[in-house]
Amino acid sequence: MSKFHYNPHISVDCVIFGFDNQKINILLIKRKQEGKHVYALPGDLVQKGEDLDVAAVRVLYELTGLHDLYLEQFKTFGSPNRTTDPVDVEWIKSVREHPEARVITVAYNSLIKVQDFEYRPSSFAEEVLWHPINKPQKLAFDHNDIANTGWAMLREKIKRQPIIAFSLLPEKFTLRQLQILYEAIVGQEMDKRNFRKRMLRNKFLVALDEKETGVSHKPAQYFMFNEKLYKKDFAKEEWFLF
Amino acid sequence: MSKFHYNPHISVDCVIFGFDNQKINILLIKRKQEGKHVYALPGDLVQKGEDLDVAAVRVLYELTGLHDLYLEQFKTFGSPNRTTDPVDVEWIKSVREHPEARVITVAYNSLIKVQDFEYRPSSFAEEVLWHPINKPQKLAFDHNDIANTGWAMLREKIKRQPIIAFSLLPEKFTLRQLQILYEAIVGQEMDKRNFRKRMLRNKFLVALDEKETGVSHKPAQYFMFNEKLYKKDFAKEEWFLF
DNA sequence: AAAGATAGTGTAATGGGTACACTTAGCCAA
DNA sequence: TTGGCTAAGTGTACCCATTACACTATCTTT
Repeated sequence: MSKFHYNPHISVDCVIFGFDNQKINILLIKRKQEGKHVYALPGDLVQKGEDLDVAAVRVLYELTGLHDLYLEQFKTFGSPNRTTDPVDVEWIKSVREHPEARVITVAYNSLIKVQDFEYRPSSFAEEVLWHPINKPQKLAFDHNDIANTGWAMLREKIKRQPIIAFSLLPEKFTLRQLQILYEAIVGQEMDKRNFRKRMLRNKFLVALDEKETGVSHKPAQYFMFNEKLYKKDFAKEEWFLF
Repeated sequence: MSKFHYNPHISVDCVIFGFDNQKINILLIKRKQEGKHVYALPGDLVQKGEDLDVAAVRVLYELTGLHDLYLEQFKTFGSPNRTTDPVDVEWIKSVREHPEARVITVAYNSLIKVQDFEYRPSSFAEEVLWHPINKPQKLAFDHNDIANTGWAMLREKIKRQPIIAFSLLPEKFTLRQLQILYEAIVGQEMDKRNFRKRMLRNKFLVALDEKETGVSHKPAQYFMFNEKLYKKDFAKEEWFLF
């Protein structure tokens, strides 16, 4: 192997989660190879002089059309044999100038509304799709590992910064909508009354003088999320260990 | 710039925290340059075909003599201008084959007992030292950013996995020792009675039939940490968001 | 024997977590 | 118009954790 290949290639992979008002999904790319479908995370090489965060945004846009979202780096995967599966190797040979090079990938995650992703199938060569996170799906390379780590890290982050969750709801939302979201993230159902009690203690939830209309049951009140009040509440970081 | 430099160099940096039975310190390397002292984190380039985690362990050993400790990756720093400070550039020129190359660094952290680090000044060219984390110290490159991030991430990790803290205490320890450690990590003093109450609820703290000896005050009872009971306690992961 | 140093102990007030079942409001269909 | 469906909305009692706070006990040293 020549000296040229001493330095590994650097890539970015994006683990994008989408809430569809019922459950959490992950954004995948599907390509056809030898008549079989192969699923993978959107990812590609970082360019010369390109910042990692910038590369992640660019790659995600080029592969899926998604833009204007904050990507958070969560881990770098650099095992020397992470790209040695025969199926993966074959694909790399078809697209990379130096297929034999080692690739270290910096992984990013994010959480968005599914409806904010306008799918434009004509623009891209490969199919882009949402896959429910609670239905297992084998992915290329070490992407299962990356995706699972990305989900775990995202949940930890939401614990510390719940504000993230509110970006998934419409500006006005009912407590039921909030509870569905909460349960989708936690992966566990909870008691309605206790959930309301907990949420209504949070002053950053502002009740509006407005109700649902056109629903075939008692209409629910709308609430809004007040960011200023939220920041006041969470300024006092609590500090408990074990 | 030649094609050769298309791929960035990859390095690892180690943010090692050490508990000296009183406070938390960070492990730094001090080098002399133009009559001034420059402080930096231990770090160096990853070798060809070398796993990232393996590289971190090797680099740390080569620069400080530290071995047999678990290093956890916490973030990758890849800003294109993270190595452009003139003082830093000069030093890079003196040690790197390709000083103009961009360097992306994968950062690792760990937490150990200061006493476990046997300092052998004869073995290494540069001085290695422990620096208290609550006394600011300017570091080379973006190492202040890396170190601060490393400390924040470590505290978050201890919140989720308190077991890490117990590795810093002797096998038998008093509740006072545990409290000093706890306060050093949290950075805040706490009430002795409330601390004891909280800790003694944890069944994984086992009281021994043994007391301190040779102290000029009422001798304290010794305790041990029981890993099995700990794992039972933390198996039931609690799930609260906001 | 007295001084010092740290260990070790209890209570009352407050607030959060949990478990649990019925009434209300609007829509729709018969 | 009435009855049935659906989800909204509400209250209580028990337990347990958190917090604030001050004195006695035990051992060593002088």
